[in-house]
Amino acid sequence: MNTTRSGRPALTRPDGTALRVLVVDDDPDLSEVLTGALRYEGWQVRAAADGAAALAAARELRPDAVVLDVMLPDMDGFTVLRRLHETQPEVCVLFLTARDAVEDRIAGLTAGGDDYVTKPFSLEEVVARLRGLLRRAGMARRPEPEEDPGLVVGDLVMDEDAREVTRAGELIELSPTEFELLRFLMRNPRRVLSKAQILDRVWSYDFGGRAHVVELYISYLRKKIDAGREPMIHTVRGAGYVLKPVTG
Amino acid sequence: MNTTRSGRPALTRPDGTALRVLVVDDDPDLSEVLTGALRYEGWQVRAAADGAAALAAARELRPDAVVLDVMLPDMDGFTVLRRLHETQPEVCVLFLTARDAVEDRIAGLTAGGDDYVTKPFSLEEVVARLRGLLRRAGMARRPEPEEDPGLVVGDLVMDEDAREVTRAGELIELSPTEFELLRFLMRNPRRVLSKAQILDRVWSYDFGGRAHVVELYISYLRKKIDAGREPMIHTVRGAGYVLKPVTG
DNA sequence: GCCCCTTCTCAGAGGTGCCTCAGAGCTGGG
DNA sequence: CCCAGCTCTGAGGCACCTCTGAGAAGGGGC
Repeated sequence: MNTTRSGRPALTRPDGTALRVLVVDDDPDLSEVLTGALRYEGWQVRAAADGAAALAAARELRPDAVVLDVMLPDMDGFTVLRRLHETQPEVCVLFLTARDAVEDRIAGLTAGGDDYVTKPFSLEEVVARLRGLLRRAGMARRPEPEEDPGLVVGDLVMDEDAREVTRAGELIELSPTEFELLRFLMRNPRRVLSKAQILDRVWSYDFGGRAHVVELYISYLRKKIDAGREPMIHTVRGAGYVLKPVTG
Repeated sequence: MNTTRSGRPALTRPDGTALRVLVVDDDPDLSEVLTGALRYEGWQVRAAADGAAALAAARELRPDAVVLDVMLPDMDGFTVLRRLHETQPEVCVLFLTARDAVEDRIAGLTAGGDDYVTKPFSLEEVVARLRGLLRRAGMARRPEPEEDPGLVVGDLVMDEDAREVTRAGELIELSPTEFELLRFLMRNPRRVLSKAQILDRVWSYDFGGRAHVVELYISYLRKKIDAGREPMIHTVRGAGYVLKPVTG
C-alpha cells in the first residue's frame, strides 16, 4: 500500500497510485516548503516557478491538482487556469493569493469547485483544502475502500465539512486555531509531535511568535476535550505532545 | 453512483450516465466559470466560443442541454438554436442574454420549453434553471428512483417550482436574494460554506461588493427562518455559515 | 531534599469578525 | 407621480479570539 512518509496511509488516486500535484510559485522558499509538505502526504510533487513552466510541467506530469500562486512573473494565475483547463478539464486548482489582493476576482473564478487560501497560510490548511478538493472531485479515494469515516481517534470524531468535533457523542465547540491544532493532532495519532513541528504546520509560515502559544492552545484543547474524562492529550516532557485513544 | 464534486448525488440521464452540457459563450472568463460550476454538478461539460464551434461540438458531444449566449461573434443565438434543432430536436437550451436586449424575442422563442437568464446572473440561478429544464424535459432523473422530495432540511421545506418555503408547515415569505441564498444553503446542508463561496454562487458574477452583504442576508434569513425557533443557521466564526436540522 | 528547567494556568490587552441598525438608491406597480 | 419593496453601504458596538507576560506547579538530576 502507498503510504506517507509519516507512515500514515495515503490518499491515493482511484487506481492506487500516488496523487500527482504541481506546485506553482515563484518564491523558491515557499515552493520548497509546500513541496515538502505535500510529499510528506505521500503525493508525487513537482514544482514550477512561472506560468510557462507550469503549463509545460502539467503536460508532462498530468497532475490531479495544481497549487497555483495568482501572481506569477510571466502570466496571470487565471490565464494559467484557463489554459490548463483547455487540455486537462478535470484538474483541481488551489489558488494562493495575498489577503487584500484581487480576492473578488478569485472568488468569481473558483466557483467551479476550485478553492483558494490567502497568504500567509498554514501548511495544515493548504493540505486540508487540497485533500478536500481531491476528495470531492472524485480523484482520490481513501486507502480503505469502505466508507470514509472521516477523522476518528477513539471516541473523538471530527467532521471536517461541518467543522464539527464530538467526543463520546458530545459536541465540542472550538475556535479556528483550536480546530486546526486538533486536526493536526488527529491526523497524527499516537505520534509525538514537537512544539516546533506543531508551530510549523498549524501556524502561518510567517508567524514570529514563540512555542509558548502551542502550550497555551494545548491547554485550551485539554479543557475542552479532556475535561472530566480520561485524557487523550499527553505531554511527553522534552519531546512534545501526543494524542492517543484512551485504551491505547 | 454518479456524484457531484460536492459529494451530493447528481442529477443524471435516464440511463445513469452523466448529463452532457455544452456551454457556448465568447467571453473566456465567463465560459470558464460556467463550465466549472456545471462540472461541479457532476455533469459532462464542453465549451465552445462561437456558433460554428458550438454546432461542431454538438454533433460530437450530442448534449442534453446547451447554455447559449444570444450574442455570438459569428452568428445569432437563435440561428444556432434553429440549426441545432434540425439535427437534435430533443436538446434543451438555456439562453444567456443582456437585460435590456431582445427580451421579448427570447420569450417568444423559449415558449417551446427552453428558458433564459439575463446577464449578469448568479451561478445558482443558472444551475437551478438548467436542472428545471432537464427535469421537465424528462431527460434527467433523480438518482433515487423513488419519490422526489424536493429540498428538505429538517422541518424546512422548499418547493423550487412554486418558489415557496415553509418551516414546520408555516409559510415563509422571502425576497429573491433571500430565496437564492436559502436554496444554496439547503443544497449544502451540514456543510460549512464560506462567505466567499456564498458570494460566488448566489450573487452575480460581476458583483464587486464585499462579503458584508452575505452577513446581512444571513441576518435577514435568520429573522424569517429562525425567529422564535430552534436556530438552523449557525455561524462558524472564521469559517462561514452552516445550515443544520435542529436535532443534530 | 534542593534546585533548575519545563510546562501549565491565569489574567488582560489588543485586534478582528460578526451582527444590527439606519438610511440611500433603485425599480416596478398602482 | 408616488409608494412599497428590495438591495446594498456605512458606522457602531459587542463578543470572541489570539497572543503576551508572569507566576504557579511539577518533574528530573544531583
